[in-house]
Amino acid sequence: MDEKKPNPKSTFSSDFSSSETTIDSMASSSYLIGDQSDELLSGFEWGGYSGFQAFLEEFSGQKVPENHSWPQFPATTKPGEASTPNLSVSSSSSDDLSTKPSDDTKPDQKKNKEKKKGQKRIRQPRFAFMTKSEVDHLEDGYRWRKYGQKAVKNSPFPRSYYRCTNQKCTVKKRVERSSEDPSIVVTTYEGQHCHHTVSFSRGNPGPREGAFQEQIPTSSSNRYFPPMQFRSVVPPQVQLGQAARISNDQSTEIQNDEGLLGDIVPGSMRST
DNA sequence: CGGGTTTGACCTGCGC
DNA sequence: GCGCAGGTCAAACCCG
Repeated sequence: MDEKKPNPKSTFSSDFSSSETTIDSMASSSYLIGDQSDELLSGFEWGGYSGFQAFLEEFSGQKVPENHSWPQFPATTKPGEASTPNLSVSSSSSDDLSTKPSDDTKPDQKKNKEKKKGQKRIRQPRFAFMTKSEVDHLEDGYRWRKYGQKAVKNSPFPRSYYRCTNQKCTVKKRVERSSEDPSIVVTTYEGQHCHHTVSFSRGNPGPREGAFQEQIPTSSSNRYFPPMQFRSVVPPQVQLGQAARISNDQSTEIQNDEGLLGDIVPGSMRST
């Protein structure tokens, strides 16, 4: 309804790239790593922070050492004893994601869904960014289809729900504006793309596909591909407090002295 | 005509 | 158990 197919590139010029962008500065930005899922969806490999590492490298221009020991993800950590208390966890109370009953039930399941009892819903990893942007839906190289919009409590701005248009890709994302700073867009990714950039279903190659693919690290065969757009749009001055606020009640555990990345960014990379 | 968006209804989990 | 809020569905609509 509002803006359609904006081009944030023009909006976000080289301001950020010209500023000092280090992983340290990123640590004082606010994006969340949500991954307290009880179990990872099989077929997806999120462990090792590959996604976030890719993002870090893209964003900061610095390389994360291959032998860097990331904190363990819940894939190897039992629920309830996460080894990374510094990480901001973004988990909602009503995730359903890939295990929707509607996936393989009858068309009229809506009326009489028979949920398998005792079967916990699987949560997918989450990856949230706070981006200073005038446009809500940032171009990130993937094609998204909006499937819902909801008014959010305590926020004058609605939350939009998007799915990757690639049929084999289960990635979703939520986009909402911060109620505290309307100029900040909170984008939460769920899941992991199983493809590179856009898969155009209408034979439309899209204007950016080639460019994006060029930017994708060649070694990232099985990575989560972070939105390239963000590396030029995420300002380092975004406040931590807001990140804490959007990350549920568990946020009380985060944001200690070292910030969000204190646990996952090697000290050697944190230029001081 | 096909794909994307809008939007009200419905479902589900959680707190009280 | 009830109400609330978040999340999803799907029909109607829009647009290229």
